[in-house]
Amino acid sequence: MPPTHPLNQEVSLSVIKTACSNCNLRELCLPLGLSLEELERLDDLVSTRRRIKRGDHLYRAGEGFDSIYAIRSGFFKTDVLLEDGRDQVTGFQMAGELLGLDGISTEHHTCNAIALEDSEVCAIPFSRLEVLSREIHTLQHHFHKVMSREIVRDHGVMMLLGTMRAEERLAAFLLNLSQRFTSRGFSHAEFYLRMTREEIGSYLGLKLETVSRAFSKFQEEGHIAVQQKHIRILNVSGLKALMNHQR
Amino acid sequence: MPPTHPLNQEVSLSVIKTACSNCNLRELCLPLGLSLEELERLDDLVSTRRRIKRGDHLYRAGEGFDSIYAIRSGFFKTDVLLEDGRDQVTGFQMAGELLGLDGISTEHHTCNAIALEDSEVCAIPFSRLEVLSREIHTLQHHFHKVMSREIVRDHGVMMLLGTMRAEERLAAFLLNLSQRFTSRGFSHAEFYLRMTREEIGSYLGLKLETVSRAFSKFQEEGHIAVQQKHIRILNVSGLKALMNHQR
DNA sequence: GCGTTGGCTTGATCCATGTCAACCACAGAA
DNA sequence: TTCTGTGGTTGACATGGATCAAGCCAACGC
Repeated sequence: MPPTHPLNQEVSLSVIKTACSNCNLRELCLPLGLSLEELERLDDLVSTRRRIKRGDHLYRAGEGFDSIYAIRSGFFKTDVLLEDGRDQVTGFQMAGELLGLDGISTEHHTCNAIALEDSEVCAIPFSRLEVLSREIHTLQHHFHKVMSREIVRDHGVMMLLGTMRAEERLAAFLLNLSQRFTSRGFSHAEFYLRMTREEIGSYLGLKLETVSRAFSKFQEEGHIAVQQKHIRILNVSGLKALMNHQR
Repeated sequence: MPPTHPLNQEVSLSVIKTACSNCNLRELCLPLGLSLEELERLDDLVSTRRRIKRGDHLYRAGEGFDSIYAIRSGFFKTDVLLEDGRDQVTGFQMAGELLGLDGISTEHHTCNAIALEDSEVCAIPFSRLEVLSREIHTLQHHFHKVMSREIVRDHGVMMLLGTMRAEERLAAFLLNLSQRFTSRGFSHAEFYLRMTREEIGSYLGLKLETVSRAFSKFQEEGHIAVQQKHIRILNVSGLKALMNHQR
């Protein structure tokens, strides 16, 4: 690298930090097995970053859609509102995951995306992603896989909501979180929940009291240790076994 | 058209009948606003048809994935099986809709697709669809919209399973079916259900007895007339009103 | 320190839906 | 025609989770 003026160097560093090619989430997010030249073109596409404060919306249902978002850091929930005021959390998203795929279909977002902690996302203009994915085949295929994975995930949630009882649902939820934290290099056994009991309940189709009781029961039975939002998983196979207590 | 030998003519007719360009479902399915030349290329892609008998599988969970399927005629359900034997119907699909999108993610199907009546589908080899959609932009965009629509639809089902009570679920289900029949040119008010009460229940997260009771209640209240699988909707707004009876 | 607030826990009670069981209706086979 | 099987309906009863209500805990501002 040629010597640079200190200020220039700082600017160039910050640019590097923003780039996909240098992002430690690149395996979870869009790019995968690209050539250097292709990575550069991707960096160019994903150049806009946005910071979202805890509690703020990344987008709202009804707003026009033009970008999908890759979460660089932080934690989000998405929820859908019915006219009568009822709402349901449709998912929790963490670093390395994508947000906004629902907006492609109508060109309007169909749910709200809300940060559960201070977060940072990369905006990916969708029409430009389509252009680029025509040229980079692996990008195209990877994107199709990501969309398909979302459909499969939703089927899993439908299964959970349609056939599982309260404790099974919570066990499945905890195991899923644990697995996702693990694949991001965090502890699989110890983590902080970013969402309230009410949000968990909404996601699982339960009332917050039921969620709370299930947490207490799991603790009594020695499967987990709960202290507010701090969770330690003591017995993974115990939790897995719980998932077969069908009615 | 040049004069042909009778046998040739018959062959040529059957080819025409198979083609996308001549399929009366073309607005619902993949192609949309394509040039003649583009339509021909699509016809070439979607050349394999398969007949599936009532009760037979189009594909099974775990099988390798290589094609998605456009339903040309008939009616399907998809379901997911848990190891412990529980299963859940994840959707009902009718003519003009696509099947198999879940398989893209892992290159294996993740659910079973079963014909609820004698049906006919067009197989669309996925890798060739990807090639063609790189070249035909409207095809690419339409396909992305279709996948996204599937995600939005699943969110709707999650909402239904997570926040609605039994009668609301069934009302939503009937209204959805009615709307889909309508958009295919069938009566919005009168149709035959292709699935059993048990399958409806599985889809809605209810037991078949609950579904049956809800049908009876709707009939008592004059919203519908039920005779086995034959349904007449007498009062659409009544059903819609039912959907706001939250707890 | 103290009070306030939001989130969490726990208990008592209720009710929607599941469960179990009997019976009915239609379709297809004999 | 009767027989048989599958799917549908209906009733009586059981129960998981919702609801209502009280109190607890930790964080934060004063």
